[in-house]
Order: sequence, then structure tokens, then C-alpha cells
Amino acid sequence: MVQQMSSAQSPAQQQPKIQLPRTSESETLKKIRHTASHIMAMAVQKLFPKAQVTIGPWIENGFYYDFDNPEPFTEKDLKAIQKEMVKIINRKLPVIREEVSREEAQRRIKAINEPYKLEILDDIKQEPITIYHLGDEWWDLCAGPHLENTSELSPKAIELESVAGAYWRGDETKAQLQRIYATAWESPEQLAEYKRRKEEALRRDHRKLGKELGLFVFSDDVGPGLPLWTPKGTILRSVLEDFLKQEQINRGYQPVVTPHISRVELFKISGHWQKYKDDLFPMMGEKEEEGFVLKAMNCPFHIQIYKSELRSYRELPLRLAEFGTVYRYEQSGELGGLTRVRGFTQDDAHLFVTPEQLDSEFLNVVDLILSVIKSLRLDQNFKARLSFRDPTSDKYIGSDDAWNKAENAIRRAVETLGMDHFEGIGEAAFYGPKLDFIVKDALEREWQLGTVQVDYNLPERFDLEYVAEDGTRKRPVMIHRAPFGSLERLIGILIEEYAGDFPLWLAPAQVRLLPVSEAQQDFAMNVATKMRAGGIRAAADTSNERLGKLIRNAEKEKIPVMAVVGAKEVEANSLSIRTRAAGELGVMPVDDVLHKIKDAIANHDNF
RNA sequence: GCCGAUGUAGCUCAGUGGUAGAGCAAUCGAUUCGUAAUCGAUCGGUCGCGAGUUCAAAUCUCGCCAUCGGCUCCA
Repeated sequence: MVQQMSSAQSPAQQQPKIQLPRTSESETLKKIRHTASHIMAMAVQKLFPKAQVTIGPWIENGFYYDFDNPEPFTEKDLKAIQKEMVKIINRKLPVIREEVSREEAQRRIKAINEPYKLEILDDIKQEPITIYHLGDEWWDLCAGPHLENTSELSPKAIELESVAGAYWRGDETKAQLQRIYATAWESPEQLAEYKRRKEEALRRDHRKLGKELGLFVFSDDVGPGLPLWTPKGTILRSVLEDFLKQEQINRGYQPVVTPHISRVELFKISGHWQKYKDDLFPMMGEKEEEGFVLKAMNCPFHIQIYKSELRSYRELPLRLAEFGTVYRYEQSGELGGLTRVRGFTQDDAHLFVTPEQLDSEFLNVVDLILSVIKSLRLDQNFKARLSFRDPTSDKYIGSDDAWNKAENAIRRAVETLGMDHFEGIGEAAFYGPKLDFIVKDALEREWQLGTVQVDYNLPERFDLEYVAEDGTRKRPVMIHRAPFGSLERLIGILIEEYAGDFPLWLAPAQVRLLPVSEAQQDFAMNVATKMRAGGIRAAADTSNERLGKLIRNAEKEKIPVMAVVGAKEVEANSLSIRTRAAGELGVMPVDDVLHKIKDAIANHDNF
């Protein structure tokens, strides 16, 4: 019971006692992890003489090392490897740095027959080549830095975590390697803190909370990656949709609705068919000319609406918006919760603009996205990425001139706004560059949420035009944008960001009326009805339980506001308010509570 | 799609070859209760699915499906 009570405390009351250093900022941790990864590789080769080593870098919470081994490693193997590592550490082997020439490095690698190392050596440009030895038994190419002796490691601060398949050089067509992930810290206390945080992250996992809070479900009979939204989850979706729809109407967007399927032809014109044929659900119909596909993108549909009339420059910017549900046949291994699904709803819009309008419209869109991020309290958890094409790749359509214009427009926008950003080369869409808004989930994995894309290419492919002021036909530019990205992914992220404690305006159930005994049930139900009439999501709990149980249930459902009704409250037409965030707030008149809640909802505040 | 792990009641989990279990939830009854669990009874399972081994399979083997951790992919 004590445990359960402490686990129900708010996150603010659970501040970690230990500060965990970040690898990227700690030389000591880098040394620990480089050295530990060498020890792991040595241990693996001792237990599995056929294993060949490849690369083994440090990562944020530890390190991994990729091996080519005839048999995949199992979790049992990990235990044996960890044991072997402890032995090596306890032997207090010196870690010796040696500088050798490229030729000498080649000679030594050939002598121990490690073909992957040879390839790695080819990639090292500078000389001399540095080698690190563990005693006189094992060595690896490594830039360092390292500890001076294995005994500087604390065996109880290292733990092998998992095995995974990984491809050599990250290339699907190359050899499949066995990757071992490990975590390593300065002290056992840091390891314990890391594990505590991992558990906390697991508690915030939207898949777990989504189930507990009854927001969405999956059904094997419906299929993987196809979430079903329960009444509570649907409230979340609707509130988010309504919020954005209102914002968009304020900003001159016009809602449209388009079908869920179209002829294959449509996606051939856009280029999606050629590019993403295998990522679409299989075509309906026998012959390709007559076939239909489920839509995976809304843009070609919105383009058809644009094309349905001769457009004048006076109509531009034309902003067509749709909460469009799309279906993509994602690889089975990629699916997960709400963050990667096969059917999802984009808060999509396409803006058709003149070239002159591009910069200001782009800025307007970024302004909308930033205001959405702020409203959702995601401002501490996002990065802006300029997603440009990889000039060495041929997977893009359109002219260099169009690409340069589009990329420059995005650069100008982030410079104008003075926005923090980083560049992702090769992250562009095939038809144009993007400005993406990236957030982290509870497990520190990064996901793209909002996106703005500048596109000179689809207008070309669909031969879009408008009549300019001088009477000539000109080509518009398109901006694709989705502030949420997808409702599914956004809600997954929000669940984790809030740990299931939604702000009042988003909470599926906002107020629960709790009668102390049966005598107050009618009063509670009447107040709930009155609140609902005022646009508040309120309900009375009339189950035959004691108050303590009713509160417990409401707390477990993470309902922000609980209103206790006893004989005294009925007498005074008042409510005893308890909030999840602040506990007991005392007794207030019913009408005051009603107004306060309404205000809080309207202002996206807490009660 | 690839590598590894997991799959027992609505939920969380126990059960390692010999008659499927617990707590919570649900239902019914008693209780009328003041800020995180009132008491009792009842209901609830093709042990993910399908084959095989065995006198006997939740348990061992194989195949498939789904989920989880990674890899690859991500309009």
C-alpha cells in the first residue's frame, strides 16, 4: 500500500537524487565506454573464437559493439559475456595506446584475419593510426580516449542489455551482424539511477498508459498498426482537431474532404507510385490501368481541387486543409504503438502560392506550428531540422534550380526567425525539402511531428497554373504542412509527455462528482448535468463504494478535478474540490466551481 | 523485411510433462460510509493459432500470427 501511494505521487515529487552525466559532455564516460566496449569485444572473442569484430562506439547511455558471428547471440550468451568481462576487468590489464603507420596497421589486421577492420582502416583518413591494447592479448583500432587500466572500471556499473541484428554499414544488402547493447557508468549508483529512469520511462510509455486509461486498442482481427479509438481516446482526437481547425480558420484555411481511395493513375502523376509502390496497400483491381489504391498522401487529391477551376492570382494563397486519413504498408518490424502505424490521420494542408508569396506564407506556417507546440506544452521537447536532399542520391525528382530555390526559402525562414535548428542531409521528401519538428518519446527515441515542405515539383508534374496580374499563366509553388504530423503519433507523444496527466482542456474526463453516500447521488448527478450543459466533461460516480474508493478510482483514471459531495455540500449548494495536481482545495459554491473550470478550459490553464 | 525475446481470465501475474490458479476488475448481495482499496458470494480461460512427439502437453519440437527491444525503411 505504501508503495502504491508513492507511485501515485506527481513527477515533481520524484526528483532524481543523482545527476547523470551525459556521455557527449563527459570525457570520463567516453573513456569508460570505449574501454568497456573493447573489453566486451575481447570477452566475446574469447568465448566465441569465430566472432569477428566490426565497430563499437559509445552512445548516450552506454555503448554497443557489432560482431559477425556464425550464430546469433542469445540472452544466455550475454550473461556469459558479462561474466567474462568481469574477469578481464579484475585482471587489471593496462590499456596501452600505440601509433602505427597505415601499412603496419594493415599488416597486423591481416595477421589476425579481421576483414571488417580492413574496411574500417580504409575509412580512417589521418595518420598515424592509433591502436589500443588490452594487456598484450587484444587490440583494436580506436581513436580513443581510453582509461589507463581495466581496473578503473567498476564491474557493477556495467550491464549488457540486449542483442539486436544490425547490418554492416547500416546497409540492408550487406551482412547481418549481431549487435550487443550495453550500459556503462562511473559507479554502481549511476547505473542504479539509469535503471530507475528507464523504469520511470516505461511507466510513461503511451502503450501502457493508453491501455490503462482506455484511450485506444488494437485488435489482431483488425490488423497490426491499425489503432481503434475508444470513446475516451476519441475525445482527445476531437479536442485536438477542433483546436487546430479553429486556428486554421483564423488563418484563412479552407477545409476540404477527399476520398480514401483513388485510381493508381493519380499517384503515377505525382510520382508516388513509382517511388512507394511497395509501401502502399496492394492495389484493388486486376489491371494497373483500372486499379485503385488506398491513399497514402493527401496532396494529389488537394491538387485536383486546385485544378478544378482556372485560378487567379487574386485567389492565392489558396489554403486547403483536411484531416486526411492515409494508409501506408509499413514494414512489420517497424510498427509500434501509436508512433508508427499503418493507418493514420494527418492534419494536412496544401498552400498554393505565388513565388512572391512563398517566404511570407512559409513564415506564417512556421508561426502556426510554433504556437501549436506551445499550446501543447511541447516547447521544451522539440528540435527543428532542415531536411535537405542528399546531392549524391538519385532518389529525388525535379531540377537543381527548383531544389535550390526551395532549400533557400527554408533557410531564409529559419534565419528570419532566428530559430535553433540543425541540418539533416538526405532527409528531404522526394519532391522537396522540409522543415521538420522532431520530438523525443519517453524512451528518448526521436519522432517527426510537425513538418513544412516547399514544393516546386508537384505543381510542375500536375501542370498547375494561375492567371497572373499581367494576364499570363504562371506556375504556383506548393507548401505542404502538418503541424501535428499525425494525430496518432501526436497523441502517443502527448501521453508520454504528460505521463497520462492531460491538461484540463484535453483530459477525456475533466470532472468527477463523488457523493459521500447514496443520499447525495441525485445532487451529484444534477451538478454533473449542469456542468455538461456548460461544456464541461463531467460525470458523477454513483457506484456503491466508500469515498476513499471513489477517489482512488478517479485518481487512477487521472481525472484532473474531483468534487466531493457530502451532506454539508448539498446543504450549502457547494462542492469540496480536490485536484489531482494540488490535492484538497476546500469547499466552494457550485457556480464558482463551474465558472472557474470553464475559464481554465478556455485558457488551457489548470483549475 | 532482418536478429533476439515474449504471448496463461478484461488487467497484472503464478504455474516446466500428470485434474488450469491468485489479486484486481465484472456481476449479485449486505453495508450508507468524508478525501487513494468495506465485507461476502458468484461469474470468468480454444493456456496466441496450427501441426508433431508422448499413455499424457500451458509445459517438449516445428511452422504461423501478434507484441516488445534493435537494424533497415519512413511521402
